[in-house]
Amino acid sequence: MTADLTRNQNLVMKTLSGAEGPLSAYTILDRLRDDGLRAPLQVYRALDKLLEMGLVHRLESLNAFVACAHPHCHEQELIAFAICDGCGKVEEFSDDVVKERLDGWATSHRFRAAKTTIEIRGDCGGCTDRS
Amino acid sequence: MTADLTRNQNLVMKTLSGAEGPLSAYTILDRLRDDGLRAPLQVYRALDKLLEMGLVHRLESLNAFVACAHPHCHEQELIAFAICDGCGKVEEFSDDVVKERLDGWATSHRFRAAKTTIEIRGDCGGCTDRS
DNA sequence: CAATTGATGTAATGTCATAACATATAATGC
DNA sequence: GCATTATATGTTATGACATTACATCAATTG
Ligand SMILES: [Zn+2]
Ligand SMILES: [Zn+2]
Ligand SMILES: [Zn+2]
Ligand SMILES: [Zn+2]
Repeated sequence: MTADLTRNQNLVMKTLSGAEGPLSAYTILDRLRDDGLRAPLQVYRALDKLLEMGLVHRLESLNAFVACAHPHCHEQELIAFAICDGCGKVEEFSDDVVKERLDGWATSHRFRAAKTTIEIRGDCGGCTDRS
Repeated sequence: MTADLTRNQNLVMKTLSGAEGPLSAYTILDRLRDDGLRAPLQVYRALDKLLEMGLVHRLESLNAFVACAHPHCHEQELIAFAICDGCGKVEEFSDDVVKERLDGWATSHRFRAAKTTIEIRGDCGGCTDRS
């Protein structure tokens, strides 16, 4: 797996894949100090490529990054995230009706959408139970 | 209008209302230097209150703030933003079907949503014409 | 009037991201 | 082979966004 990635891309990818939730670029950097990474740009450059490839998502409301949960079918676009503020876990899902509605709005307003962000912040069931 | 706001809140609100598009907190600060504001915190504190009151929205994908376009009905609606990367203009809209679908997902996954972000980045009709 | 609450002022710090420049490596075309 | 181009990398410095900590001031309240 991930055989076509460069060294730094591979390091960042493995860090995100092994993480329990989203990580900031600087947290990724800290976890890769022992592997020789020294500067933020090394992480950001790798993240840029991984984002292009669809292997990683950026969570705008968190300024953090997460490994894609469904790396196979990342072509359907319009991915939504449910982010638990309690435990930090992220659920990734998509909804064709939501996509249809937003596409419809864009079309009727002559807006050419390039990227759509949908992020739901709140508490997951487990965290609601515990609180 | 905005009679119940404090001095700093009023300054920030007027700056955002008079702006052609979203502004960062530091840009707001720069525009209020002559009014006596000196530190970022003065702006951020005002913004926090304005966000609470629903007079201002934060655009997560931009790290910027914009005056609410419909300050009357900012109640239970799910607000979406279309942000033009060309001219910076922001359109604010809501869609009950989108809200239903996301609420449905949350309910079926026992996720208690606190705040939902929907932001569409792209190009508006005018900018598409010009390019 | 003492106590509480909320707003303000200021300095310092923390967190996230990119610019600019140098070097290295790999593929491409002649 | 060898110049050309493209891509990846390493490093330093800087820019952009946001909060912590502490002090002060004014309005409210019991
Ligand atoms: Zn994904
Ligand atoms: Zn949780
Ligand atoms: Zn609004
Ligand atoms: Zn535009």
